[in-house]
Amino acid sequence: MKIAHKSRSEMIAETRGKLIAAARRAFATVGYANASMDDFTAEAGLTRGALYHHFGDKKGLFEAVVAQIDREMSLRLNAISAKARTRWQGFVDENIAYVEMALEPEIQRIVLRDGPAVLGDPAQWPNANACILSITSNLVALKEEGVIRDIDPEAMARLISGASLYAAQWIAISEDPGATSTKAVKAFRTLMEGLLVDNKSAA
Amino acid sequence: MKIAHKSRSEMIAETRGKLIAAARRAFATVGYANASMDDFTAEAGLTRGALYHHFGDKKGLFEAVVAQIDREMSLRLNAISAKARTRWQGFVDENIAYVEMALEPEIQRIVLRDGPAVLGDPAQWPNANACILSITSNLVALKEEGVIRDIDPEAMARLISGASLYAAQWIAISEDPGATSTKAVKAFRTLMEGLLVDNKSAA
DNA sequence: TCTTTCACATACGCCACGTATGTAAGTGGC
DNA sequence: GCCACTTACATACGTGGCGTATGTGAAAGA
Repeated sequence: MKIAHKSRSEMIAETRGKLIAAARRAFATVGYANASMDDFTAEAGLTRGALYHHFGDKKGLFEAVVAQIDREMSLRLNAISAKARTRWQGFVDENIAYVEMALEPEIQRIVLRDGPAVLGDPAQWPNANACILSITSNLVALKEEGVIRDIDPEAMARLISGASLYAAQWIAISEDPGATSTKAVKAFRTLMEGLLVDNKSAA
Repeated sequence: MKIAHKSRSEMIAETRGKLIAAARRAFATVGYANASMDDFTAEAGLTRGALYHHFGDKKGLFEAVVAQIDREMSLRLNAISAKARTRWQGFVDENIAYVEMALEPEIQRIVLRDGPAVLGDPAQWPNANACILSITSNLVALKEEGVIRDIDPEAMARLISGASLYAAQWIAISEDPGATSTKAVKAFRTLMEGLLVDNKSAA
C-alpha cells in the first residue's frame, strides 16, 4: 500500500480480473467448448496453473464470468427501473430493457446459450433468481396496489421473463433487428397490459 | 425382401437407428459433452467408424437425435390440438401440453439445454420454426375470427412459446412439480386470456 | 532472518475426437 | 457367373485439451 508496486491482495485481484476478462472474450467469441484454456490464459500473460489455483477448473472460471456479466446486467436493469415515474412503467421498462440486453452477442452466447448447458438450469443460478425476484416483487406490489389482476406473482414472473428472453433471441437472429424489436416490444406491451385490472387497450 | 436376412437398405436403416437410440440415451443421461462416442457406439454394437460414415461427426448425430425428438413432439402436440372443441381451446391446450412435455428429463436435457449450446439458437432449427408456425397460424386464425386482439401473430407466438418454455423449466426444477405445474398453468391461462377481446376473467 | 505460506508455473498422463486407411460385403455390367 | 467398383463399416494413429502432481520464487509472519 505504501510502496509503488501493488500489495499482494491487489496483485491477486488483478490476476483474477485478467483471467476473467480473457476468458470472457474467448467464451463470447468461440464459445465455452471451443475456448482453449492454454490459449486464453496465455493471452492474459499467465498459464493454466493460475486458473486452476483461483477457480478450480474451467467450469469454475466460467461461473465467475457469468457472475460478472450478471452483476452488470442487474445494475443496468436497476438503473432503468429507478428512472420510471410509476411502478407499472418501471416494471414494463425493465422487462423491455432485458429484452434488449439479450440482443448483445456476449450475453446471448455466454449467459443464454452456453450457460444452461454448462451450469445447468438458469433458474437455479443466484442471479437468475435475483432477476426473477425483482420481477416478482414488482408484481406483488402492483397486485397490492390493485393495478394488476389476482395472479401468482412468482409464476407470472417466470412466464414474463421467459417471454422476454425468447423475444430477445428472436430479435437477435432476425435480419432486421430494428423492425423486429419494434414488433416484439409492441407485442410484449400487449401481453403485459392483459394483466391490468383496468385494461383500456382493448380495441 | 424375399430372403430371411434383411436387404441392404434395411440394414443401413437399422444401423442408423441403433446409433441414434444409443446416442439418445447417452445424451439424455450424461449430456452431450460427457457422452463418449466410443462408449455409446460400443453399446450399440458398433464403432465410431459407423458414426462418422453416417453422420459426419458427433454434432451430426446429435442433430439427428434432436430431429427425432422434435418429430415426436410435433406429433404429440398435433394430436392434442386436434382433440379440442374450439380453436381457442386447442390453442391453449397445445401450449400447456408443450409446457408439460418440457418437464421430461430427456427433452429438458437434449432439446432445451444442450441443443442451443451445440446447434445454436433453437429458433433457427427446422422444427422450432414448425412449432412457432403452428402457434402463429393459430393466432392468425383467432385474430380473423375476432377472438383475440390486434397483435402481430409471429411476435406473440414467440413470446408465448418463450413463456411456455420457461414455465416448463421452472416446474422441472421445483421441489413439488405437481403444485408448481398447477400454478404455472393457471398463470399461463391468465396471460393468454389477456389476449381475448372479450375478457371476462377480470376480477 | 528464518520459516511458512501462497501464487503461480511446469511437466506429465489420460481421454476423446477426428482422420486416414483397411476390409469385407454388396451391386451392376457383360 | 465373374469382375470392377462402390459401400458400410472397423482399425490404427495422431493431436489437442483437460486435470493433477510437483516445483519455485516471492511475500507475510515471528
